[in-house]
Amino acid sequence: MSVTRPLARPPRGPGQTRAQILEAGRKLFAERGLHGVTTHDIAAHAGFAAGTFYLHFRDKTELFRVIAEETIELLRERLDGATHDSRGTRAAVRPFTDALVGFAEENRDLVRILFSRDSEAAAVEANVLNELAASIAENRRAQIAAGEFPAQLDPDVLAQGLVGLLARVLAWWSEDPERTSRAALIDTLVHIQISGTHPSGTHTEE
Amino acid sequence: MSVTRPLARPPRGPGQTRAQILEAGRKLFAERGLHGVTTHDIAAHAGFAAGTFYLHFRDKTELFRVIAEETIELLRERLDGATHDSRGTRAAVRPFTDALVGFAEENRDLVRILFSRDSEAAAVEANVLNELAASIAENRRAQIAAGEFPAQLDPDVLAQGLVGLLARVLAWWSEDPERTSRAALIDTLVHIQISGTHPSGTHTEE
Amino acid sequence: MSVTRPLARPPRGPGQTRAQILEAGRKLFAERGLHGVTTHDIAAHAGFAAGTFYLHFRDKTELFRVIAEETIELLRERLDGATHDSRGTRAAVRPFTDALVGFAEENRDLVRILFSRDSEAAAVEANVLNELAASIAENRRAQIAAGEFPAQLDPDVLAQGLVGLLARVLAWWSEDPERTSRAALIDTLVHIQISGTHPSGTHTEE
Amino acid sequence: MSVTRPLARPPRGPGQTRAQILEAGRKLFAERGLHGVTTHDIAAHAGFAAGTFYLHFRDKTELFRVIAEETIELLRERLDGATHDSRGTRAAVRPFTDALVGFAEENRDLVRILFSRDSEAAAVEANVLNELAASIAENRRAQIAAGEFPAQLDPDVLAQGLVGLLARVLAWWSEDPERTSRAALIDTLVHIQISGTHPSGTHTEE
DNA sequence: GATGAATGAGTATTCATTCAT
DNA sequence: AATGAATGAATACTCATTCAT
Repeated sequence: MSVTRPLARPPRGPGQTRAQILEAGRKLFAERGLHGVTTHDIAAHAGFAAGTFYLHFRDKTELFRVIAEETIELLRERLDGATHDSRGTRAAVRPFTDALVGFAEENRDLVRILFSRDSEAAAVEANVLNELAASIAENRRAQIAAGEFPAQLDPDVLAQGLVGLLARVLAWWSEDPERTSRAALIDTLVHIQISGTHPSGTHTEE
Repeated sequence: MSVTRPLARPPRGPGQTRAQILEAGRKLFAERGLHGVTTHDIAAHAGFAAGTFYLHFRDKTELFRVIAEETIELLRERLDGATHDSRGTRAAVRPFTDALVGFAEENRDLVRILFSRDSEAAAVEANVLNELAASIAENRRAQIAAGEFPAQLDPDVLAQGLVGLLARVLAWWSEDPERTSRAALIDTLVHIQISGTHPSGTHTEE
Repeated sequence: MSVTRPLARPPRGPGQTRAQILEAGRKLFAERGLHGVTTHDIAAHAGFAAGTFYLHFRDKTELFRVIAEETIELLRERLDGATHDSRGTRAAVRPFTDALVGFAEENRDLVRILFSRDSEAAAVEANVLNELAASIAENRRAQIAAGEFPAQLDPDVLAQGLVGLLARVLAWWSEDPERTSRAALIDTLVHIQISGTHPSGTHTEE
Repeated sequence: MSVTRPLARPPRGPGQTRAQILEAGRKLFAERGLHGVTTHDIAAHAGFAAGTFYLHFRDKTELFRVIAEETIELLRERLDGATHDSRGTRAAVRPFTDALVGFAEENRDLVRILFSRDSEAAAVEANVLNELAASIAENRRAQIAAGEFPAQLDPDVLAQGLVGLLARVLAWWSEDPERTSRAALIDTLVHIQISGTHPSGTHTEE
């Protein structure tokens, strides 16, 4: 008696449910943070009953962690791809920034999750920003050792600062990309990085 | 011999209880965020029973707001005092940074509360950082209008970036001030600000 | 061997839980009033855990309202059925009274809830008695206009009085139906209504 | 240095505090019922601190009981004074009703407290209405024994009904005395009592 | 796999009552 | 007598998590 009933519900297939829960999680966590969302919300938003959530994730925290890790990986690949042959050099600044902004543009929700300093979230994820900062600091240290960078500047401060700067600007921009043009955004970020954190930084970039 | 009353109460005096609750709030909010703390925790930490909390604050949110506002005010006074005669100029950078670091040094808990981007907290306070950014952006716009600053840089991006940078560095340093010396911290922050966000920034600061 | 689950659950069926909570609510509200009962009490009495209550009702007030409305509807149908063709006439008095007493007999708990003048309850329900009084007053007014009823009597006073009379008697009787026989109850109520509130009331009813 | 400070606060003298608390209690209980009022409210309304309440009354319930008992006594005296020489006779109906309405007129708050069927209140006070009903029922029984009243009518039903009628009408009228004139109110009540609950009741009252 | 009713520990909040001052 | 800060038991309501179907 029942006919194929093409419900609004997305397709069910292997991995589909998990994917839909992940999708709902990304959206809701970005909007309301780890706490502002219940597992019921997520399941319902994904089109499933409450219990289904637990068939795919141990708990809410695990979902968050998975999303965070996926995102970190995604970002890392993107950045590595953009700067593979010039890591840490001045020439890498623009491609790096470009990749970062591109990522933010395409993954607005993820940016908000990743760059939040939600106290809960922080406890859950081994913060991306810390990793990024560590890698930047390492580069600086190498440059200082090689005499390419003023030794009196603290590489960790520089790295934390840079990371804080990028995170806040991207989170701010992701909230409303109308706030400034992509080009102006990138130019400004590149300028700051070059002049502020690269040796003998001047405004003439290339 | 049996004591019905809980404990020898902490010292009484006018406003003591409120002050103790505020103190406990600052500490616990800094450690665990708005949600990570219960009103019971706060009251107990202050040495009082649960109900006492509500004699002094309408609810948890109000306590948070009061702490945030107090802190903002404290910081504002400090920064204003340090830069009264040179706001927005290059000469103001070092005193401004010095005051900021001094504040962070003396109020480690407050810095963590203030500079958190806790999604809950954000809903409560009109984030300090936004205010700071707005004031910085305004300065930049004035400089651009006066031809003292490259027009192709976006003042909002610059301001958001600066604020993100300072907040993250201070929060990072407040977690463990052993991470770098006060002097190196200030020098590095001054360098970045001067070269990155002031006209014709070079490394020769003074 | 140890049972984590609380108890063998009561019989399941569609709507069973809700029905059991309603049942418990009727009983407990009748006994102790809206405030004298906690949601825990109700859930426990129905054989469920505290949280289950909230799966079926928004809050205690909603349960009360639902019970009150159900009851009003039940009573209204009963009274309408009994007097359909003779509303407001003298001939309607006995069937009306009979239906009312029958209702009270079969729904002792509901009667106590409905006819309570609990200050809280009053805030919740648009009191049945007020409705009943309004409808009675309207009938009187029509009779007065038609010259069938002494104009010097106030229809609202009459209506409020009648309603107060019936409510109190039924509540009193419902507490313990042994207090008087059904027949004596009805005869007495009919007598009062006929003689007191109908034109040229005498003791010879039929 | 301090001068006589004629505060809005009422006079303090022996018995004054207690009297003021009683006064506040009458007003607030009438407005919001036993539960709707806190001891803080009452004390504050009377112009005292919270603790003072307990210097004069054991607890909230006792205050309520005292008010209820005072009121019952007041009413009893009034009714007795009005009908001293004609209790239970037809001639007593008008003076009785007149006294009752007079009491309601002068003590609107008390009427609302007394005639409420608040489930809490009922538990506290030995309801006045029950006493009144008992005394009325007794009269009826005497009349029946003397052959002055139709034996087939149940005296308790009559008494409960009468009491319910009077209570509801008075509570209704006390809420807003503009609803009907004093004269119409009394005439209507007298009519109902005479015709409905007195032997051979007709409309010719005197 | 999916369901969704049920669980029950957790938390904010209220308020009658006490007692040191 | 009066004060009013403090108490802490009581209670409504939420939500992560489980499990029989």
